[in-house]
Amino acid sequence: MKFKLAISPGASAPIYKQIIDQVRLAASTGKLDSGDQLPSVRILAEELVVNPNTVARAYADLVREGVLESRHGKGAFVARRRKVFTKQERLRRLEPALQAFVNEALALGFLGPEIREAIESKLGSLAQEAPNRTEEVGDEE
Amino acid sequence: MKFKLAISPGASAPIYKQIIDQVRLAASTGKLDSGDQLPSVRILAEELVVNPNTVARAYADLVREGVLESRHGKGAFVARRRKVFTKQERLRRLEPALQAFVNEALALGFLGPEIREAIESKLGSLAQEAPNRTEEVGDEE
Amino acid sequence: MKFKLAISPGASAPIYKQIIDQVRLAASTGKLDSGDQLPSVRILAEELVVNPNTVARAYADLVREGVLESRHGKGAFVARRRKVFTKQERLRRLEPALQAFVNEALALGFLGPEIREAIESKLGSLAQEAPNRTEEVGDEE
Amino acid sequence: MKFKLAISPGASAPIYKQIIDQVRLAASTGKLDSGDQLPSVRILAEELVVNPNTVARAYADLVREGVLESRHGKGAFVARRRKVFTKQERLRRLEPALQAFVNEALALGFLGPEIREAIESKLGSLAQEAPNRTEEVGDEE
DNA sequence: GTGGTCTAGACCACT
DNA sequence: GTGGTCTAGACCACC
Repeated sequence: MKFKLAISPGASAPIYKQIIDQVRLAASTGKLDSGDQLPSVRILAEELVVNPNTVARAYADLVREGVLESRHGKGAFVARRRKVFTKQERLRRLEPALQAFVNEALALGFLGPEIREAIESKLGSLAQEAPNRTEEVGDEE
Repeated sequence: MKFKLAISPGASAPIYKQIIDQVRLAASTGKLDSGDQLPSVRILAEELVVNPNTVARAYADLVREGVLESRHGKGAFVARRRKVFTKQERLRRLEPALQAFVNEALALGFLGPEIREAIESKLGSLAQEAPNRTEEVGDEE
Repeated sequence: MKFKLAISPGASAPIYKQIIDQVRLAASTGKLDSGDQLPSVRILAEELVVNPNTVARAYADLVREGVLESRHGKGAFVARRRKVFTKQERLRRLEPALQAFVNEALALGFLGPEIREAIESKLGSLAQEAPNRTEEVGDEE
Repeated sequence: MKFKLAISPGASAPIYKQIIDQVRLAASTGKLDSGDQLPSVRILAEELVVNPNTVARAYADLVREGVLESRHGKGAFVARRRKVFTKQERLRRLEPALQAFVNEALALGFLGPEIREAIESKLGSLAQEAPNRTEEVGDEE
């Protein structure tokens, strides 16, 4: 297996969503390449110590989303990379998430410097985790 | 009424949360000032075409959070701003939104510097819209 | 089940508040430990002969307050203890109870020294019951 | 009028209860003596800027409780002092209020020293208010 | 099975 | 009139 999933059973995000996010992230940052095979539902469920239904649901969602392809009797594979957007298009698509995040931060009473601080802290923790988690890091700075 | 609430019944976020978020944001950005009265539970429920209990629940949550004060027989009012949660707790509550935003950004192929750039751009535009809050929100160093 | 809830349907305090107070007290005095599972909403509702919504509301409040964590599909659990509210906010929340107690004491003709004496006596008996809880807490902003 | 009531319209305690508590307190600490006349409902309502119904309800409760007597066409008067309890009896009667207060404090995460501190602060503020409040205004309807 | 959300309608407390 | 509490019963999301 090319990458390792880390789920937090106690987290607020549902497990199936954690799996989806991590697979999608790995696929879009190159940690997983087109055609790579994913562990089977049963195997991954065992590794993560979660219910197989939960993994199956995550895979199904990823297939519906176009990130994975499932080949009957073979397993689940990373789908061909989708088209790359222009920067402007990417920014446009990021906008709702950005607005939601900033709104939440403001509503919680955070101010500019604290927001930057939180972002840095999160980016920092990702940068730390990434190299240890895969041989191949597309990450830079 | 000083502001207008808009809910999307079909959205993924529950109605009561949509109300909470909008009131909280309005209160923390100055669209609503301390002491402002909110529409009564029944009135707002009628406007939004939802059950009064749903509005009441949202108001009750906002009272518990310290955003609103309710005066029995009088109505609900925006509370004086005060620090309710420890910084640690506010960070904890911001975490899901932060994670969601960064996930989305990375999934769209953004890297650290671009994420920072997007954040700065958003903070900058907010500072222009609400200059009265700028000494708190948009300040730089 | 590690502890027993008892509600008085005829009491002045609302049922959901009675539940909240008892769980909160049990959690803060060590009768319930971090990680302990609470009876399910439906089970507890049946035991107390109240509507499940009432129990659910109490649990939801306790989650918002940081006393419980709920894991979807699993149940409600006692959360790790953490500082949620600023000291200022905790004082604010204590004020009504403090005022009520002092009023009652003065109405019964107690004076300052006697009130202190009564408090000391009560604190002393608690220290004997739960000696493990007598030293923590800190402060924050 | 022998004493001055101070109500806080924004407080959590209902206004009628604030009136009750203060009159009861004044009567049991001697600020008001047996036979003293209280301001009429209308006058007091005007002074406190509250609804006359609210004052009337407070007076009615105090009469029911035995603290006041109402003489038709004359007004409300402080009733004869009720019997004095032994210290043990007074302590017994204080116990529920004491327990409730300490429980609330513990549930909010307060420890012994902080509880003492809160009590001292409250006693101190009462000591300050009391002497200034005894001046006699001597007007009557 | 678990908790989460919403509706409908009732009754109470406060002003 | 206002907000607060409770019941009954429905449907959904997660595991």
